Amino acid sequence: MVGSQMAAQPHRRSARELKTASVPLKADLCGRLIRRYKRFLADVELTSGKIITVHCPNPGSMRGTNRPGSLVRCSTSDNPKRKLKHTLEMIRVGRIWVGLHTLRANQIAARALALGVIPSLEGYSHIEPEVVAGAGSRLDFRLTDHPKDPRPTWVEVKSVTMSQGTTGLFPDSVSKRAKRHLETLAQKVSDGDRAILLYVVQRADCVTVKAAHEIDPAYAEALKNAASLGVEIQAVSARVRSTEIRLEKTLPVVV
DNA sequence: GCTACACCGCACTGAAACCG
DNA sequence: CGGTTTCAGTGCGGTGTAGC
Repeated sequence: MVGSQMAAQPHRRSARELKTASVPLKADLCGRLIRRYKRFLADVELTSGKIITVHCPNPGSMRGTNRPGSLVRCSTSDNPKRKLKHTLEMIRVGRIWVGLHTLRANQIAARALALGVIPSLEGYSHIEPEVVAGAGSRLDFRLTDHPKDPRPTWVEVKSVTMSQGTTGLFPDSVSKRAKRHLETLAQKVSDGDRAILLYVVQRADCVTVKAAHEIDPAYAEALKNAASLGVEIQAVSARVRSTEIRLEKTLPVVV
């Protein structure tokens, strides 16, 4: 089965180019990854030879990207409250940069929603981030005030960094939370709302997205179930550069 | 002694709560 | 009302504990 947007045309696989949406970035500190440890920490050897500890903003296992020796780029924060001045933003995998910062996926999604560049999500004039969606659960966006669709639309963004060939895979480790989000989205559909799971693939070498069944079969099952209940499963890919993350195209999701 | 499970700290963000 | 503080959230990995 293919994501609901594509369900009517399962043979159509070509990605669709999007109008421009980008998030500026200043990842001007270059180096090589020595190791990533303790979930939030990574040691990086700068080109000068100096070794620094940087904040790693990706809480996942970073499977497939957590390779010591790989080129990395970091941004610099002037927040005096931070213990670590630098943030690991991206890692070189093959010929592309892969965005590691999970928050950037939400930022690019927010920009895309605001600009209306994702065809199935344009037309909403009211966008709220981080909206409480029932008991102990928050979803990334709620869209309302659509000229033709009176339903509130809930959007949960997932950052995809792992791939196999040209297929983006999510999650990169067992994720109860991601599964719970799917269940929350399905609940919203049964309440009469519209619900979207939006994968933001922070690498430009993917042409499709699917659940990482081998890593988290329960999540893959929940995804299938959510899609069958009417949750729309969508994906966009972004090209990651040292100066910006730019949305490029929509991708089909294999459910 | 071994395995399985529970708990906690890690650094940061952003929303919520609080206070003047 | 604006500024400040608190807290939930994020999952890995190390440590502690219980049970066999």
